[in-house]
Amino acid sequence: MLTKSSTELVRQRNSVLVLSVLRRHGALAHTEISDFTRLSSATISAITTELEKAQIIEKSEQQPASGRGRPRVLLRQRRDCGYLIVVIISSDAVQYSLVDYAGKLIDRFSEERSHDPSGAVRFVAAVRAGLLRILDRSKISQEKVLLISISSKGLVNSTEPVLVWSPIFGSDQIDFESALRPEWQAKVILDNETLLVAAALGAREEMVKGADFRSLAALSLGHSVGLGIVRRGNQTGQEISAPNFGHMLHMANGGLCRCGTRGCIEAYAGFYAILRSAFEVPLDTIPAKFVPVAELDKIAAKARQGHRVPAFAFRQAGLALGNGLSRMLSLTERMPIAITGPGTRYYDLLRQGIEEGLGQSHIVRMEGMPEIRVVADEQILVFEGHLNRALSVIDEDIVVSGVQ
Amino acid sequence: MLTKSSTELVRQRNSVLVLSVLRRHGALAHTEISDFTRLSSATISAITTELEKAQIIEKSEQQPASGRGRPRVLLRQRRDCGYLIVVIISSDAVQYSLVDYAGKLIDRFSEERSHDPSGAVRFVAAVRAGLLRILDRSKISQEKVLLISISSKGLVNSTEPVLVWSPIFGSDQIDFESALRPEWQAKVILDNETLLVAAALGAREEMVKGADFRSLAALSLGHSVGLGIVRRGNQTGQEISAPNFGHMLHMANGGLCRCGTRGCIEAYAGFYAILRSAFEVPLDTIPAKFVPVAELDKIAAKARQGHRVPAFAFRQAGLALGNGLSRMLSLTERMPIAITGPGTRYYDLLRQGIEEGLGQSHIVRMEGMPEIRVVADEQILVFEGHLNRALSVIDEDIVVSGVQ
DNA sequence: GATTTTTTTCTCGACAGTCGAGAAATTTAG
DNA sequence: CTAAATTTCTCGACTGTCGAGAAAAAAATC
Repeated sequence: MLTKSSTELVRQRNSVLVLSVLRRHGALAHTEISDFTRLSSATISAITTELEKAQIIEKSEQQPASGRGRPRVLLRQRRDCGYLIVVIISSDAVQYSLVDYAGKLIDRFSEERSHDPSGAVRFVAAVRAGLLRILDRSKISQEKVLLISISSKGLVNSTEPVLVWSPIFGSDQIDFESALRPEWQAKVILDNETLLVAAALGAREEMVKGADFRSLAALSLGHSVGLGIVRRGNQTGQEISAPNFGHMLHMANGGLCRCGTRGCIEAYAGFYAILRSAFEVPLDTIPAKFVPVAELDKIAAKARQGHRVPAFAFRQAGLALGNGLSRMLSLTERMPIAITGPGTRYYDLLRQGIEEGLGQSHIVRMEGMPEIRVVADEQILVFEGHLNRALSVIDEDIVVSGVQ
Repeated sequence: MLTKSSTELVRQRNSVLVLSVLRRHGALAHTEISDFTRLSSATISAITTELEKAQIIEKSEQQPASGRGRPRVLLRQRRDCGYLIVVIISSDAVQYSLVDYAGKLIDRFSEERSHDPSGAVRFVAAVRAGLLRILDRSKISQEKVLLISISSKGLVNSTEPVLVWSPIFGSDQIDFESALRPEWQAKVILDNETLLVAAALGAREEMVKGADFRSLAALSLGHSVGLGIVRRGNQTGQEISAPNFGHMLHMANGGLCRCGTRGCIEAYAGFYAILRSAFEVPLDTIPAKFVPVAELDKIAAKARQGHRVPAFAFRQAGLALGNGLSRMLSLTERMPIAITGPGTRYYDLLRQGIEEGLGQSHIVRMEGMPEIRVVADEQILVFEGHLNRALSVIDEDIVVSGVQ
């Protein structure tokens, strides 16, 4: 549905545009902002003085003039304009990071997670305590925290910060909005972890390729299997989604998955699944909840030595991933695939299966094999994705609500 | 990538908005346009006088005043402002329709298609002749044709009017842009047929539910299998896509498909595939190119009488569709599914398989069975989708280029 | 038949935004 | 000390939207 436009909307959008180039390129002078945004110098003056009055940006210290002419006055975000807390939930720990408005990390710590399966309620309490702790350590006033950005593996509601399904809590939904609302007036957003990886990789690609960038998928391999897709929208920036890839159907009536369904991709390609087939346990046995990575390393070593059964287990995993990816490509478009997560250390064993699985589909036969690259540092990408997303959300909120 | 906004952009968008409500609701008075668009009366005056000067809309004849007060002056599109040619390519014919700017059908005819498989070049020549013929019959000047909107089954390039893969021509690509450019200066767009069905259904839904409408998938069953997905974008209207669903992998190393790959959904659910399994022909035999519907009707009759083998053929088809739909839902979100096309006449036989196939996935077990409805009149929906899309493209082009 | 009421359309002035041009500021080069 | 170079700021012109009220035109009322 189309909606009306007005001149104020123009100002809002251009203000957000100015903030976004400031974010992308760091402190900039008047002229540079004008160059990047293609807005006239007069407009930049109007917008920046407004933002300065609203205490969102500031003129930086006079730096030694380099070159002749009137020295530049650099503009940058005011660090103390607002703060962001990033919460990264992983299978064995929760990491809290406090970040200022300029994206600089101020404080960070991790807390172990108890693997109490009945602990959705206790877990929420732990997160609340963790948030209060990082706030307390920093001596920042609570109102200054504008956004809490949370990520987890699993399935996330697309409009509200509700964890719909997760590897640990299953269908015990967690609504972070209502859990944090009494204590915090900050906005709360929740994203799938692999979606953030995809977003970060997409942003990097766009830096390099510019308008040539079209789309990209990130596949995260570990105890569970995650997928994030980022695509350039028709006009409005990037569009990202995190499908329920790990639990997409690989094979009807196939192996039993942790989720209770049969034949999920994860039931072939998750760490526990690889372990299960390597030990030739029947595929309908209830799988182990957690698998020490050392255990899997042993199997991988055997496979690399040429033992047939463990090699077959990795191959089966690769096939499931390849088939699944081919289905994803059938439903979207040809795009490069970046593989991340702890499972990348077994990529040598998975590769053949993945490629064979991809090759079994019409789309790959027709358009050719998609580019596959292995990307380490999943943790860094997750954090980078958090910052990209969260800070631009903050920019928008500040302009819409703050500058009158 | 964000881009700058300006006051002229505001006018453009609001002009398009005015044209779009005029399109949706027919001839409207000044006041009504103001109500629908939420623009002030003064703005409506400014915009409509501009559009009237540009000969895009006109004041309608004074209608007998109904009620007191100053009588309304209805505004409507000028029919002769521009024309649209709709070309619907189906497996056995090509239908040409000439439509005026108000969406009224002026002329229509169909031409049989030769089933010459080597005939991609000949086919393009036939389309060019068909276009000239409908133009000639109408005595409209060629410059007045602003848009040629083409649809076909198969896979379409998302940015250019290139048919990448089709059931009839296979991978012999057809680039309609370059084929028509010398003769026509009209814009050329090409869409997958089922995408248009989805777009039309989505528009209907949006009429009823308004902002509540989220998303919808259209599944077209026939000689081939098509899928169209329509989803409400974050702001900018609807987002539609036509994935390569018929040739998504159903089962690795499965039955041989017309496309040459093994295990496509179509190799189980296309008409030829149902015929093949009903006659217990091995699944690796090269399938018949075309199957008379009467033949399939016979098989359906036997299945309804309780014969096991033909019933099993339909059940297998349903399973393939259900599994495929469940995969699509895993990659997107829960959405209603509308089934169209000639295959709907066998829905009673397919239904159980579809539901079982859906039920085998995690997503359906968790979120429940999606709503499935059967929608007849595929032809009407295709045409409706053409009009929806094409006329709004014309509106936009006219405003961007025409009104200075 | 004249006047009032009602409804719709049009017009005017106020206000918000962007832009180009040129003035002002400020440093380096000569 | 002056001229050149470079950046920032300011002013007037232009385009856009909006609210209020004038103008138009028909029905209702006296």
